[in-house]
Amino acid sequence: MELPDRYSPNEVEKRIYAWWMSKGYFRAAEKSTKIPYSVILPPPNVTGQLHLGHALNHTIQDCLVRWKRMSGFNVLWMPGTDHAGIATQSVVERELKKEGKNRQDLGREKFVERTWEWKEQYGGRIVEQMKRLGDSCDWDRLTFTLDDGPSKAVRKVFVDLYKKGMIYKGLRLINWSPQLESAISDLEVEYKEIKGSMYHIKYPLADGSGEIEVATTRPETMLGDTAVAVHPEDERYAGMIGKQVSLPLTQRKIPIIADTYVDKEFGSGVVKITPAHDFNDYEVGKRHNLQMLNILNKNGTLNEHGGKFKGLKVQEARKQILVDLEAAGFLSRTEPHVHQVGHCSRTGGVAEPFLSEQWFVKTGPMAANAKRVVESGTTVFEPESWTKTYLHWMSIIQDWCISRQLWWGHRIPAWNCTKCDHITVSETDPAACEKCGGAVKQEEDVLDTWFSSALWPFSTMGWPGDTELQKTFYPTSVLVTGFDIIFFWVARMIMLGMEFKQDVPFRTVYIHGVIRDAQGKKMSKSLGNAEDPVQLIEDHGADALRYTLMAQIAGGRDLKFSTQRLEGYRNFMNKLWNGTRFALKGLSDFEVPADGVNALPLKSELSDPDQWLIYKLGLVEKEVDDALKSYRFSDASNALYAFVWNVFCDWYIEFTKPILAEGSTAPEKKATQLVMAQVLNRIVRLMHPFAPFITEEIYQKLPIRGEALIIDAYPTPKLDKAFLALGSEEVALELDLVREVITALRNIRGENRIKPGVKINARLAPKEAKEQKILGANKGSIMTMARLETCEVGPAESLAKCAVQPVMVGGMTVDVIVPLEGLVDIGEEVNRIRKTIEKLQRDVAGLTQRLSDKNFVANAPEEIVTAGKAQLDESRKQINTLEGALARLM
RNA sequence: AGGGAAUUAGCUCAGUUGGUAGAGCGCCACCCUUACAAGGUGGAUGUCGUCGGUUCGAGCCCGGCAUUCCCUACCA
Repeated sequence: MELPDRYSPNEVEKRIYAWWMSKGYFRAAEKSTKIPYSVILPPPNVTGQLHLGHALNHTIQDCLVRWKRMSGFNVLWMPGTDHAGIATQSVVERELKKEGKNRQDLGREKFVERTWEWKEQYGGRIVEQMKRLGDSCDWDRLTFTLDDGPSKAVRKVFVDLYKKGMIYKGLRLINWSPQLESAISDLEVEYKEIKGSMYHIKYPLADGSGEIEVATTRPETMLGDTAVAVHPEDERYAGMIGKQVSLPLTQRKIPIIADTYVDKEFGSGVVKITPAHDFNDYEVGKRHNLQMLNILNKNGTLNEHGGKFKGLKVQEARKQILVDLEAAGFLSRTEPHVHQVGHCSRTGGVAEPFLSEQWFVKTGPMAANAKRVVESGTTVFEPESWTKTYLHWMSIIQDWCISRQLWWGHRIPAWNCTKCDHITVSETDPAACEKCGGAVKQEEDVLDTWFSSALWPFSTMGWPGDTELQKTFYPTSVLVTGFDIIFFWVARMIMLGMEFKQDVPFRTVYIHGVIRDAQGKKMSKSLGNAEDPVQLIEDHGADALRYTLMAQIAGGRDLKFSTQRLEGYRNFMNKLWNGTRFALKGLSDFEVPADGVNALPLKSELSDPDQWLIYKLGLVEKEVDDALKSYRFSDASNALYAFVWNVFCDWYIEFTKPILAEGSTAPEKKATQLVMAQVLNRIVRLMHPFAPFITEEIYQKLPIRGEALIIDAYPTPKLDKAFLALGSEEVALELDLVREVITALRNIRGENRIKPGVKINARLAPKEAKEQKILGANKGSIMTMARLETCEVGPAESLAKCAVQPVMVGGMTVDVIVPLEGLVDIGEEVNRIRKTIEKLQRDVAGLTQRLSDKNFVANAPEEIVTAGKAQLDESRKQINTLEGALARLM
């Protein structure tokens, strides 16, 4: 079968993917005798576009899933998308803005309707992009976080936790985004360094006996001050504790209190306390029962407590207040100050600590469980180093603020009575207050998006129903994710999984790094350095992109993306393609054996290259098997790269060219054809998880194949035992000697500028009968591959002028000799031999030193010492030979 | 401030149990040798950040230092 000489991924990938889908190969069986293997896809935002981070994350999962599917597991890769409360709501609000409207104009119901419409129209985009990458998810089970199933789970969990007293509503200081007019979680606050000022303000004592100086970066918060604090042991202020201070501008009287929170050494040792707008002050306020004076509106403007500054935004109020303080002589000095300011990670605006009524999940008891299962190894982190980070975070975890003042999301299933103050929390919408029967009104807030995500491992499997799916696939096998959401997501899934399923959600958490650009900068739209994976797939193919990513994943470290590297792996795909193309030519008259993949040649019929190739195949199968089992993706893909390119294409194909040439009647032809067909078959099977498309395409053209590669068996040393037994380490070593001899001849040619067209004569001088025999058996290959006119195997003769290169492999030695009469400029060869001698002399010097060290000889393992001695011996002999050759040349 | 990681060829990085360093890209030379120029053959390049320790032997183990990065927490 003829194939084009360039592989063009585009058409192939789309066709193959559609075919896989039509055959239902991605489907998981609810019940099966096979061992289950399950992975839940971290659901991307419906608003999202596939970026390289997804590509990395998904490629890892798809590789694992395909590997396990081929290894005979019943595989479920559960796909889904996330409603992404803030992100999605923002997108729709932006659309409305273009129409000159806002969400309030539409009202809640219409707005949510409109958002659903948006989701239906655009929410499938990222799913289509995932398919381009080759994701073999069980698409029939694609779930959206707002679907009925997950929504029921959300309600059930909320109600249960509420009834257990683990969800409560309370007035708390939380992080607030004035842009969103919503609470955000602590984890959604990003601290940025801001160059601001430190303002020193004089607070006069109320009794007129003096003044006290405070320092602040946020002077406007003085409107919410309800105390001034000093350290209890600070002698400077001992007499003032208990007195009152008259707050500048408003003359409000507030007390001076003592609290150890204050650092005597810092600044003036006096701190203004604003419990409603600072987390530390909030704690102080609670300890001292201070009034919590909230000076802000939801939109970040000052409220009625702002007095004359009411209605101003924080920044404007700050300016005004400073002007007034200055004018009134309260501002003693201002100095530049760099400090960290919390920003809303969603909008980029400044986040404000804000006192408000919110819903919380009590995390203490669940966190204890979630710590325990990781400490005991029920769930393990890979790489292991993340365990520490996880445990540390779990030990300082705060209660989780789960309410958001948004419209898009799971509305909190709590109803406030209009008559009494009872809250009815229920899985189904209640008609009336469960206590007094009065009319009820549902909470306006929705739940944090991560609340539904935390239930994802079981809510996607039909929970709270008692489904087969859960029995088969929960706990899942592995979760693959970036470290940035260990706390947002991983920890919460473990907590809620333990609480509601009494079991961990996954056995292993595989944490990968993030993708950076070639310079090591984080990729982001705003930096303009984000590569679009879909475009990369269009240009170079999904297989090349996947391979580029896999080849660089090592130990959870970040990886740098470069198109140069991508092109390299694109070339590799082409290499595989062409290698196959050529191999198939040699198999045109191959008689496909009836027992297909189990057909074995007789060992006695195998050539040295055959046995060498099969031996190397065994090594790569073991390496890939080991590497995949321990998530060493780069090791696996690099081993395959080297095998395909350097072993199969560079040598085996070259060795077998004469045998498989058109019209060849070589006696070993049949055996070689069978080996070629079997190895090709195994190459694509081994490579399939890394490069699924091209391998399936090739597989379908192979003489030995099954129905589909995606469901064929994954080769392992165990599975391939009978075939691999045909390989031989000893023969492999012998063939390595042959390869080295060929390389030496090529080296002599190259260094001496012998034109490729010129055929040369060579004499190969073996050390012993063993080498003699090997060279004799492979003389034909040597002559072809080194382009020799004549080749004599026998003892070195004293030829007048010749190039000499000793070759050593596994204790075997051959001197490669090429007479140079009339061929070249002798000077080149003199230099070449001198360089070789120098290198050997360095070796000899090093070895001599070591071997003369009594301690080394006494302590080093015997095999190291004997090997060293043999090496020394051999190197000395070679120096002799070379010096002889050199003398004749001079 | 605390915790973690990194430092190996010009660039990007491998190097799993300690035995005198590897890949890809780039570079140099030669080559359209009928699978592949997205290719072939050959070649050059490293006191493995630094100082010390353990050891017969250290890129690898231990400690100090330097530089860089990340995470967590932040003093008004």
